[in-house]
Amino acid sequence: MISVLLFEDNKNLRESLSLYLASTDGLWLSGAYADATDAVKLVKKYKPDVVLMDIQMPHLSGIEALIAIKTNNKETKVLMQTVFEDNDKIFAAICAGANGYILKNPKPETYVQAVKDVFNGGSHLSPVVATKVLRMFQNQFAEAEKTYIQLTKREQEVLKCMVKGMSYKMIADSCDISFNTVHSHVKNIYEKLHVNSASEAVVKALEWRLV
Amino acid sequence: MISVLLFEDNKNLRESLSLYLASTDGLWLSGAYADATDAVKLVKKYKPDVVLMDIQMPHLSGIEALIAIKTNNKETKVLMQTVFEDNDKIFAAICAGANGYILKNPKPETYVQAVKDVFNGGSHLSPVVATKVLRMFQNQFAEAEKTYIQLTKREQEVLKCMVKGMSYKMIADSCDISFNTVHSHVKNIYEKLHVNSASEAVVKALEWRLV
DNA sequence: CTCAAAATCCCCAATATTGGTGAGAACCGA
DNA sequence: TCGGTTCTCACCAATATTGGGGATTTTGAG
Repeated sequence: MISVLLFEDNKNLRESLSLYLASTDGLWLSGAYADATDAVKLVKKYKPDVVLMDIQMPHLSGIEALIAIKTNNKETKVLMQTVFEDNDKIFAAICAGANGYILKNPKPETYVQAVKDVFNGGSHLSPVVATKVLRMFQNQFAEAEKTYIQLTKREQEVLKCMVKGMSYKMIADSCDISFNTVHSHVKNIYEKLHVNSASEAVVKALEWRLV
Repeated sequence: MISVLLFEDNKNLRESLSLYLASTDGLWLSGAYADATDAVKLVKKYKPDVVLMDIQMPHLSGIEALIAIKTNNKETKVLMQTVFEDNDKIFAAICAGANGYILKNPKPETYVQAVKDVFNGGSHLSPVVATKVLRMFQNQFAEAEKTYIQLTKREQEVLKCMVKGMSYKMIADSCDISFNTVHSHVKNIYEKLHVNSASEAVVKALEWRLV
């Protein structure tokens, strides 16, 4: 049973959505509110699994409510919904830790699927939103045409340890291999990344998301 | 009618998926191949609306095929599918312009929905993948809850050099100070960041945007 | 099976880093 | 002017890293 708390200022949508969610098997609607001002209090009271939050709200905006909820109750999943496809809002919501972002949709099944997705630890993005996110992503990172680098499993493991700042000895211990083997892997990693120090390797690992 | 071209080396999955896609209303399967080597040629020949591409392929990897297709045929939608959830592969695929990324799924409806989403100009991400993408996004842009660390100007300068992978000697040269002074600054930096190696300092510098 | 890649381990030697202590000069705000 | 911080430099010693050779075993795909 997934408990849901709904914030939506549009009376019509709030009521019809409430009706639909409440009557869906596997969902339990803890409450539906037109104002997010008391969102944190309500979350504390009902401890919902998923909060469905409209971005446009009269007093406290959905983003502000999201931040407030995440600050006080990090594990509560928050699913943002909106009619607008505003890049700024999407960006803000993601940075604030939203677990999903859906556009208001005529098909109520979409809401249910999204709620289930985030409840199960995933994230749900509407296709349009996903496109925008991917585009933002590309704009940010695609400039450097990073050659695709193929590290072996062990090499990735070792590199991961290096990112954590571990020494050869600690890595050997952690991976349950000898010091000399770590040495070998490191040498191979350096060759593949075209670097010659741990710091450089770590930077490339982070930049290129190799770990 | 959405025409689909499938690349999947696993015979079983390829055939069952072919059957399902071909028998779905609104979809037309142009072809199904076990090898992406001729992907560009095949795309040119069939002009599919959507290419469903497995990441793991024998000769030409899915990522390489994706890049090749996008280079020659920018408007063709490419939907990546994989069993792995590797960050680097997801990252590479997105940067190469993938229109969607789905994990291999027991439910064939998922494939159809994804194909429709990307055909309609959206993007489709599996919940697990969406989570990873959002997390990468947050790591990049969101304010880390950094304890406020006050590095002096010189320390910042030295740390910057360290992020570039420079050695003490090179830093001394670059900052026009002696090797020993660099050493002093490094020691102070380590104390302030509570680390004891260059790698760790570099990671914190990047995470906390100290440079 | 066979072959190549991956993973494992070893040796040696040159450098680099780290940690400790100490100390003079320069700068800046009270 | 006083005191604190920053910046500068030095010396010593213990460790760690890097780069160069190997070599053997395991694994996995064809």
